[in-house]
Amino acid sequence: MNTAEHIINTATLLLQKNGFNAFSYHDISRQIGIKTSSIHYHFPGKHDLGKSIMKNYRALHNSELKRIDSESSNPVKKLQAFGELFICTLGDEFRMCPCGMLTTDINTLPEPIKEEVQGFFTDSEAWLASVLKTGIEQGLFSIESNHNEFAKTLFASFEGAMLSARAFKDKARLSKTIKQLIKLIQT
Amino acid sequence: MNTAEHIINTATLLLQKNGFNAFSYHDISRQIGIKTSSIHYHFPGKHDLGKSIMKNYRALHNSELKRIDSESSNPVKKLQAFGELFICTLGDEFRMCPCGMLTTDINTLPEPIKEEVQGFFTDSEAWLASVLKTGIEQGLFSIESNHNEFAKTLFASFEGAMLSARAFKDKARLSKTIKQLIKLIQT
DNA sequence: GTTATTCTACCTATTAATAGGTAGATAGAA
DNA sequence: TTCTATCTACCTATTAATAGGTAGAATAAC
Repeated sequence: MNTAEHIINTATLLLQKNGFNAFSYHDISRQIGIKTSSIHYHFPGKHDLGKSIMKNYRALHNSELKRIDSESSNPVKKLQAFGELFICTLGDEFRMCPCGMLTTDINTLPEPIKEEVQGFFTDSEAWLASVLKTGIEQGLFSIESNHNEFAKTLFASFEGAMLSARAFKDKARLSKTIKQLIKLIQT
Repeated sequence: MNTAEHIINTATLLLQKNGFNAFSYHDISRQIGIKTSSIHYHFPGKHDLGKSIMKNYRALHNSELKRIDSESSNPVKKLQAFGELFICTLGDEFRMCPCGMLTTDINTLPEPIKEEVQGFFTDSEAWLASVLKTGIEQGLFSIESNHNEFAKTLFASFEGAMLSARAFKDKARLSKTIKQLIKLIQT
């Protein structure tokens, strides 16, 4: 792993745990044994770093979605696997999704980061929408509203459940919500 | 309005817009024309201020729930009114719920604030649970899972939808999710 | 093949700005 | 007089960011 990657990984964790405005170059510097100026060499400003964090995380997330697609074609199992992704992200340290984290900070962020955050939303929503569509066609799901619209609701709910789990340091708050929502739309 | 209230109101808005670690005593001081030291007089530390913000907001929110109870006894209408509360909070400036905002910052906050944040969750969840219970008894709602558990899911989903609306500066993302979820549980 | 040059990846040292916080003076009200 | 609320005038710590320098690898010129 090269230094730039090391910085991104460390910063991603700090973002997930504390938020964008609650970690500093010094925090990263201390953790990986490198001076703050060296971080500036790789990422001139904190906003550059923020954008790189999101770009990287988004790519990782999308490759996970591809993996799920390759492992199963059952819409119900796909939704469960998607939920598992969230549970895995939360982990034992109650890490929030970087995308959700940056959304609260969105007013203090420049346009390039916003675009990346929105991109993360739309990527996931598009994937969920296609899973829902297939599920509806196969008679597995019953949703009165449009599948594209419901995909947004589903994603937002998962993000919210992550937040809730974080507030109580209670993983069940996430897993139960995922189970409930999947159950609710099943025929 | 006295100064302490003025400070709380100003700080609440700043918290809702930018997050706890993204506003300063100076920001408040500038907005209400008072020195930062005067804010320290009313709220010795930022954490004291944070706790007061949540206490105040929680009380306000609970009185809104009482108002809803007094205005209607129909569970569906109550849920809609609850949703309206969220839409109203979001407003035209896409203000996040202070509780959701502090949840992302939770790792950087002391215990007293955490308790207040969790209290906001449990207050709302308990209210939602009782509305759901009545609705189920009246045959208006159909939820396979326990109403207490589903109340948590509902609240988390609303918070998440708020986040999503904020990310896109799109109020419909919140209102549509509220509508969809209420519709989904109706018989 | 050797020399000259440029690039990479870090360093030390410092900056201007801002953070939260404190001590002590002061003016007015109870 | 004493209390309340505010002020002036600081302090210490931290922030993101920059300047300037260096060892060593890679590349180009001769």
